[in-house]
Amino acid sequence: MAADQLSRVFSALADPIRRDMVSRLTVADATVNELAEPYDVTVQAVSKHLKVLEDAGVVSRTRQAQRRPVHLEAEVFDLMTKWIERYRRQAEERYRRLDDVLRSMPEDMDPTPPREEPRAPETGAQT
Amino acid sequence: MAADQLSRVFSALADPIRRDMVSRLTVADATVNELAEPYDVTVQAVSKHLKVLEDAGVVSRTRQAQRRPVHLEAEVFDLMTKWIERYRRQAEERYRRLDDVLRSMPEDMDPTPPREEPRAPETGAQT
DNA sequence: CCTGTGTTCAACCATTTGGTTGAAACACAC
DNA sequence: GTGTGTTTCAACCAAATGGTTGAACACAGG
Repeated sequence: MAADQLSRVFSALADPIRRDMVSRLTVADATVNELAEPYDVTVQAVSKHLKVLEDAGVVSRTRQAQRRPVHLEAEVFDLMTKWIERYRRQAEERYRRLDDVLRSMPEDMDPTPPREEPRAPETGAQT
Repeated sequence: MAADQLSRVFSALADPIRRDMVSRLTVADATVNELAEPYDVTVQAVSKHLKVLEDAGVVSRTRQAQRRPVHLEAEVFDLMTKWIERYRRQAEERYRRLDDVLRSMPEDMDPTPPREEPRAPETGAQT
């Protein structure tokens, strides 16, 4: 799908089974069979899920005899956190600016919606 | 289309266009047409993207005459951050513990990895 | 009323996804 | 070698996704 890693990571974590596998991998590395055990799907399906996680860089696999232990690569979390935090901070700052605007707005103002302005239309809508 | 919100949020942000729209919405609310302008897809496609973001709770829309301004709901970022940080912290702590284990492990040890019973009521030979 | 603007709905299409079964490949033990 | 356990490959399927076009809806302003 989307070529960039961030898209692949988000996409990989959009599946509850895959998120659960990640959560279990924070406790310990595990093999495909071990990972598959709790779920009501075939081992092949889990193998596919792991491929998705691996392609996204969320996990890596090493070889150990006939087993292929799956290991969590925690760094990708930073990638997501960076994206999220960046825009959250922007959004929060924007709300701060919006507060200022609202505070300085007279009550009897013309109700014409201020278009093009970086400001919420405010028809008594959401918080 | 997993039912839970976290899945929907991750899935919604797995698309580059949708992430870009979110990033632009941190600057200011915008209408569908405004949002569609930079992309090489039809307005209808953007409308669909917005529905995905709205169903995930990432944005909300109010009615304003015939326009439907799109507003970013920054709280969902917390949802993701919580999930991510939780497991990242677990993973980091695990690595710390693993270091201890490795330090105290004799060379001639059985190569079976020390596993800590993640959650499944395992019958396997796990420590 | 009619027209124009903004948005969504409906039908359709191609591709991807998440699952299945069955066979194959791999690494070891005997 | 033969077998046994672990993982993947291949083919297939149903459903979801992301896109299109065309029609419909909602409202503002002649």
